[in-house]
Amino acid sequence: MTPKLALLNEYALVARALGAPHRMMLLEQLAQGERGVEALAAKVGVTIANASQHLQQLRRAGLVTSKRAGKSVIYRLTDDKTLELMDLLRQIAERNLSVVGEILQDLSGGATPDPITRAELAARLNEGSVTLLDIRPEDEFALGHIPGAMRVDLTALDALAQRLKAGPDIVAYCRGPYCVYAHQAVARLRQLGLNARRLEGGLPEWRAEGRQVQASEAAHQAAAHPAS
Amino acid sequence: MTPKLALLNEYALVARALGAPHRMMLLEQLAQGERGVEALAAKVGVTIANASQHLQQLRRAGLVTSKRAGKSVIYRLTDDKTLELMDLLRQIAERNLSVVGEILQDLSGGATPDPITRAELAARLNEGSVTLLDIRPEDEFALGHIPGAMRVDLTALDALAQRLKAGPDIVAYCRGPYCVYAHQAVARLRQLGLNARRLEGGLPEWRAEGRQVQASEAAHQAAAHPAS
DNA sequence: GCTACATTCAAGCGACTACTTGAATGAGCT
DNA sequence: AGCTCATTCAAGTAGTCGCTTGAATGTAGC
Repeated sequence: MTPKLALLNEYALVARALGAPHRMMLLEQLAQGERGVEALAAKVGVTIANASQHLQQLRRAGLVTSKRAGKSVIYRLTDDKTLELMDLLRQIAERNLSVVGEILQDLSGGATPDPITRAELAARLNEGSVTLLDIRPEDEFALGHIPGAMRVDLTALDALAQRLKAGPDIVAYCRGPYCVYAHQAVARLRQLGLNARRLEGGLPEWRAEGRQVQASEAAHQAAAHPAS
Repeated sequence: MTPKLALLNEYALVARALGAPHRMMLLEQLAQGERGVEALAAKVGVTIANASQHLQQLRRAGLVTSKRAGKSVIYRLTDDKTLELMDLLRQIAERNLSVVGEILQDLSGGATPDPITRAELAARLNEGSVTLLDIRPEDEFALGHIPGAMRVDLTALDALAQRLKAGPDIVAYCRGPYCVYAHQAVARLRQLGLNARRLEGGLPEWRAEGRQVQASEAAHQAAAHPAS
């Protein structure tokens, strides 16, 4: 019976790697693109030493890999299976845990329409019948965003609302299913009387479908001196 | 930032539920069919109180549900997503963790051919060109098995090898991807010079594809007085 | 080689987890 | 009601986990 327990213990190791919120945040960040330890620590809001420990745990579980680039160590997701795993976890939690539904409703400030699909957004972008908002921080936007998207801080939304009111329908997105910025942005805009919807998923999902992603020139400033 | 952490904490709760080997075993058992606490505890090899605690944790995570049936409480998987999650975990572990590969190789006693797919097995069962072996314990076999399968204990394999040698190729299966009986059976049979392969997945996967499953009459003895 | 910098290691603390034991609940039977 | 049985609760213990702090490693530039 020992070999079976040893085997299951390895599977459980992978599961436990996803068992801490901070590690989930790290994975969410890595889904945006590869990064060094310091940048990840800052984004997630933990100390560098702590982030390093979490990342090593993720690496032991095979969810991320690392490589040296000069003085830094760059971490990245091992493969798309990691994303699948996170998404499946979220689906189960949303379907089976009532608490999750409540939190999401609070974030969205009550009733919200279904999110728009990526295919629908692509079509409406083509015909120019939507304004697309990217609610992520500037550096993440710079690393890659959906072509035609306009970057807005959550705090700057109100100031922009006037101008948006004149334009077409609004679609907002952020990092992915775990990210709450888009939820909050849509909630605020609808509160102000605008017709806003959320994009299903986020940038990683858009990219995973092979759709086009645009990177700013500014990426070189933000991405802490890339290898080249 | 608090609502986001609360949300991720719920997702992490689901992940943590899969973070202990014994809970994985419980889920593997439940993938065979619904069962009461006592039966599960016996199968997994833990005390009843301990099994009860584990099951409650799985229920809090939304992976299983329970219902009363007379004096017993019957647990079952909430839906197929739970199976998907376990399978994804296994795939990542097998692909990215070298330890897992080593353990599986040890169990299989070195080189083994690729497992046979369910579609291929179905076809070959139709033309009668395989002997299908079910390596699970008797009660699980009784609750449901692939039509045409012959139940064999791992310990009784050697005694049967003579007769099997005269027949067609052999395919062995057990509970599913986590189950090691089929690995061991195939290893033993190949060691004895027989042409044996493993079925991909196990009974739950076969059933999930909508394929036929046969239950013995004896199920009523084994299944600890079903509700009816 | 020396210095600066990014990351990792090592030790220590409080909180949580898995398991055990013994008592409490709750449903059926007589 | 009283009894029996399956399950759950409650308390205690050993071990693990997440986080902090300060020192150690390894790489790049002078």
